[in-house]
Amino acid sequence: MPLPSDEKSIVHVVDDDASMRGALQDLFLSIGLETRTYATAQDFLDTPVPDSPGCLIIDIRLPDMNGLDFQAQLSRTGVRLPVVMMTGYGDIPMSVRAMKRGAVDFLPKPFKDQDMLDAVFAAIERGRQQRAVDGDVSKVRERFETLSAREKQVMVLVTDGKMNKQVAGDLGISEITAKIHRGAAMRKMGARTLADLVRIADVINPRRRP
Amino acid sequence: MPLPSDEKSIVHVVDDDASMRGALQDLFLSIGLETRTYATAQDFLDTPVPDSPGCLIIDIRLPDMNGLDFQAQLSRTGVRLPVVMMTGYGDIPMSVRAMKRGAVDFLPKPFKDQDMLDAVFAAIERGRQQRAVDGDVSKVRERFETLSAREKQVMVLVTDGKMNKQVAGDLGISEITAKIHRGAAMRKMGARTLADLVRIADVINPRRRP
DNA sequence: ATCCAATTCATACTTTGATATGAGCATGCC
DNA sequence: GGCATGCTCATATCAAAGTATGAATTGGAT
Repeated sequence: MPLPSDEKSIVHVVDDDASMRGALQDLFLSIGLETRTYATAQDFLDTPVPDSPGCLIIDIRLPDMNGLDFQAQLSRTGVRLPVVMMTGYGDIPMSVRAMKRGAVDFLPKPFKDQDMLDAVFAAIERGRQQRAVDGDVSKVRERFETLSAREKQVMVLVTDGKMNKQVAGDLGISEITAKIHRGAAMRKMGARTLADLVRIADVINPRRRP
Repeated sequence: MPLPSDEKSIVHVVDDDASMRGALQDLFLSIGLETRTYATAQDFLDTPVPDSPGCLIIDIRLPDMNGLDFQAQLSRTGVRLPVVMMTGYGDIPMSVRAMKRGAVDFLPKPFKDQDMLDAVFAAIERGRQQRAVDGDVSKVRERFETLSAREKQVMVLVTDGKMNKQVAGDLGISEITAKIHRGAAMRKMGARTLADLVRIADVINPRRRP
C-alpha cells in the first residue's frame, strides 16, 4: 500500500498547441511537478492514468472534442482529477459552465505563470482532500463487504436504532443469533462501541436529514 | 411558525440602471415572483431583508461598491441569499471569481429572459435546500441549549461512545447520576435510541473523518 | 467424500442500560 | 422566607447487551 503523503502529484496537460505543452511542462518541472502532456482528448483517454494525486489542465479548444464535453466525459469514465480549464478564445458563459461543472479554475490565454501555478496548487489540494475522503469511504465499504449477508442485515437494523429483540423479529431469527451477528459485525467493522458503528454506517449510507 | 412550503420567494435586484430594474421586475412579476429593487449596494444593506427564501440579482458594476466585494460582504453580514451576478462589461476572470465565491450564475448583458429565469430558479432552489439544512441544524442546536450544563457534558461523552461508568469517572460523579443525566438528555433531545442521539450529536458537532 | 463458512439456536453468566422512588444540598429568583 | 431548578446519590428492579461454550444444519468449494 502506497503512503499517501509520499505520493507525487502528476499534472496532465491536454492542449493541441505543442509550444504551450512545452511551456507548461517547463513551468511545472521547474517546481518539481511531474508532468505529462497530451495533444488531444482521445490521446488522454487512451492513456492509462495512474491512480495518483494531481490535476488536469485542459484547453477548451481541442481538435477532437470540446473541452466542456471532455470535462463532462471524464466523470463518466471514472477520472477524478480536478480540472483547470484554459482557453484563448472563450467567453463568459463558457467559463461559467465550466465552473458549474466543478472546474477549479478557468484561465484565459495568455495567463501569468503564477496564475497557472496558483490554479494547479489549488487543484492538487482539492484533489488531495477528495482522495482522502474517497479513500476513507472505500476502506469502510471494503470492510463492510467482508461481512456475511446476515451480519450486514443485522448491522443495518442495529444502526437504525433497533434492539436485538426487534432485529431478531424483523429477520425471523432468535435474539441470541442476532446478538452473535451483531458482535461479529462490530468486530469486523472495527467498531468498539455502538456510536462507532452508527457513524460507520452513516459513512456507507449517509442519512439525508436528521 | 411559518410553513416553509408556503413561504413565497422574493427576488432582490440590485442595479443602478433604472430601466434594467424595471425590466427585471416586470419579468419576475410576470411569473408571480415577488420582486424588490435597489439602486445601490448600500440601499440593499440598509433595507431589512425578511427571512424568506429567494435570491439576489447583482450587477457587478454598482455606483458605490464592486459587485464582488458586495458578494463577499453579504456573507459577513449574515445574508444567506444565493447570488446571481450580471454585468455589461465583465471579463472571464471576474466571472470565475464570482463563481468561486459561490455565485449560482453569472450572466453577461444582454441576456435572454429565459436564461435569467433559469438562473433565478436555480438560485431559489439552492436557497431552499440550504434553508432546509440550516433550519434543521438550528432546531437541533436550540434543543441542545435547553439541556443543563451537566446534561450537555454527559451527552457529549455518551455520543463519543463512552459507557455510563466512564462518563461518571470522567466527570467525577456517580454512575447513577450519569444515568439520570443521560436519560434527561435523551428525552430533551427527542432521541428514542442511542443511534438517534449519536446522529443528533453529529449534526451539532460534525466529525471530520470517520 | 470432505472440509469450511455461514447460519441457526440453547444455556448460562456478567455487565450495562433504563427507570422509578426517595432524598439531601446549593443557587438564584420572586 | 418560599420555591423552582439543577446536581447529587442510594436502593431497587427490570430489560437489554455482551460473551462463552456447545452444537446442529446447510450449501458450496476442494
